[in-house]
Amino acid sequence: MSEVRRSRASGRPTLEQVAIEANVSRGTASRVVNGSLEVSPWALKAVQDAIRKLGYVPNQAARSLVTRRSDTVLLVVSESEDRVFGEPFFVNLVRGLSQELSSTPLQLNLMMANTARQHGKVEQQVRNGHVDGVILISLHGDDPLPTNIVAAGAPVALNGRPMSDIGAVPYVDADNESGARTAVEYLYRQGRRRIATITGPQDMAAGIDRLAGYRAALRGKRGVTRLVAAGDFGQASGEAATRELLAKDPELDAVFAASDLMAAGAMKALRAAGRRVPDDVAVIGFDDSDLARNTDPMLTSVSQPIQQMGRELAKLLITQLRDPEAKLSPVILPTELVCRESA
Amino acid sequence: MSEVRRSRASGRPTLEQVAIEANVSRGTASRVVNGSLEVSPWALKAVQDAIRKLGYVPNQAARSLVTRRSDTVLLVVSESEDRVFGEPFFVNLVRGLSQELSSTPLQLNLMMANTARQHGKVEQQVRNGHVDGVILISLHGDDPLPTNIVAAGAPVALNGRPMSDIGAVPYVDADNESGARTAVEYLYRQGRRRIATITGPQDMAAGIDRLAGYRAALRGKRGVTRLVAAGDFGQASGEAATRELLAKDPELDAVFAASDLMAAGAMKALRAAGRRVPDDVAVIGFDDSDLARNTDPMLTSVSQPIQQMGRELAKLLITQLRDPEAKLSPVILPTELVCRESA
DNA sequence: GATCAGGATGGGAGCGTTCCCAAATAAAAC
DNA sequence: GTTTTATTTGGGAACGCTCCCATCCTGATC
Repeated sequence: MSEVRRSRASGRPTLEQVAIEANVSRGTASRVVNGSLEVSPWALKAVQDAIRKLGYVPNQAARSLVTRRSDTVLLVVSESEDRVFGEPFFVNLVRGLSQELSSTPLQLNLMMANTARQHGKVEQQVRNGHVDGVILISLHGDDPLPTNIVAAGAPVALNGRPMSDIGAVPYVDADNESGARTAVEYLYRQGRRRIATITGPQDMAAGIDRLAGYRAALRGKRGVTRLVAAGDFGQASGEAATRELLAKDPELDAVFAASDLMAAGAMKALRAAGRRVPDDVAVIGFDDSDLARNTDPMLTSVSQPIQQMGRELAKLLITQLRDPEAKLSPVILPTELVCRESA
Repeated sequence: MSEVRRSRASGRPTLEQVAIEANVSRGTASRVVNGSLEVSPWALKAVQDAIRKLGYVPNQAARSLVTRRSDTVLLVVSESEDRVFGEPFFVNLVRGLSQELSSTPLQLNLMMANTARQHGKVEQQVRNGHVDGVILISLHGDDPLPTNIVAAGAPVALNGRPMSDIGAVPYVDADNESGARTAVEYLYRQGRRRIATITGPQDMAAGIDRLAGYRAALRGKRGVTRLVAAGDFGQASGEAATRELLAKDPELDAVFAASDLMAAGAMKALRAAGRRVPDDVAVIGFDDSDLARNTDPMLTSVSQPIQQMGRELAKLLITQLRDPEAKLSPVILPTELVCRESA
């Protein structure tokens, strides 16, 4: 008696059963579930009660079969360069994404895709309607993936400015240039006059922009010695670049590294060369990663609002999902110089 | 002519269209798609050609509607304690998971769930058939979530030994005790005789087991001074604990910290107290995180095979998915002492 | 009192699969 | 030549939902 009839073995109640329990039609029950307004208050309550009583949960598969939406967003991590992002990066980004997505019915799907075969899988997921939109992080060079996904019919949001300007694909990025500029200006204001920089790879927007920031900061300043050495964001490259810089100018009194890892490498090389940080040479990094709080002296670094980047990424996608015609522009988020002991 | 008739606006071909193109029935086409053997070679080829020609991709929604499977695994990150895992942890674990999953039709769904409300959402996803299985990482205390999920009808795999032994839920963990034991034995063999440890939180299995390893290593050894101070895996707690230890025994010559972060804190405190590492005091950490390679001196640490843990986690779930009755036992993976400069 | 408008409702028609059973065919056994 | 058995095949019937159209009220308007 108290036991409600259920279809099949699966204990899950269907919309039909809810409708019966509430003494309305399937149609009306559906309207309630989907928040349609054209339902009498009386029916509304009856259905809501029935839903609660039976513990009804809509079947997503049946729903997407007819709506042709999946309510799923795919997060693709294209991480062939292992250490491109400083460490808390991934977790924080995902945290921001989740936050923003949690107020929507959207699910987050995760995929690591380095190989071309896996890239194909991404497109396939778009084509078979398994995902409604795609978020790409850590793309390198000018990957054709974003364009392909758009062609397959799903909106895309990118993390990090792509190298070649892909028309309609919006992205989120930190203001790398301004972050670097602020850091270098800070060094200048501290009275440093032989300011070197260790660059990131020059085939990545972040690498390019941070170098541009360094140049912009010193533009027009007289009496400043400029020194540039190439790095690849990795610690070893920072160490090597620093040795190179010291050879070129033993008197240098400041180093701005385009990543914390390289800054850590720089400090190690400086110490090996008998320089004290920050007394002889000031060092500033970029990323404000965990690492920055764990070097000795603690590293002054440029911080990016990673979690907020995640949120903006989600917003960008949601907007496109709501209005496929929406024209979106890139979102550039401000960076901040976090002063610690190294400069 | 060359243009195939398509249903509706959506350009996606259906199984029906494939069948027509191949001159077979829908049933036969389905059998081919699902790799059934009872298909004549002739029909097999015709269907395969048709699939290729039309670019057919199965509609996952329709499929799960009837099979009642979603081919989706949910990864729940229950991360209220922010820094429980050192950073490469998350990425590496996910990498291992993806590797293992990539040979199956399983998708990976990601969810951050700290609040009870979000935990409810996990259960809901299980109940509405949106996910077939759940992987939980970073659970604290004796969360009822795993049990609830099992009750909701989906298999679960846990990362890290749960505090209260939950009957049928298998887990993957590193051999924390043996890792700690190895580290402390190493210190002993180096001639250290006043060996301290900084513990992790004692309401987490990892914290308890690592302390047990410390104790086991020194059991029965005579002439060794034992010193225990409590920490919480965080850097600050390592620093504080070290000061405390130095006060208790200014002569201590070794510290085994249950996390790299605490080890880094310890080194800072030791340096502040005028001790040299490793000359005066040897330090060993646990996790072999990025940090370990970036301290000065570089930290000797116990490494866990995180990526493999991810793979085992996936295997555990896949096995249960294949055979719901399967009785699985925990998987304990070996740890390894990575010797660097600090000990 | 008849007509009309508009909101609320009921239920049929799919959505694209898989599952299953019956039918057809081919091969083997008697 | 006939019966039995194995192998392939075809297509109806769900799966649980949303969409849409026809119907039914209720009350206002002429």
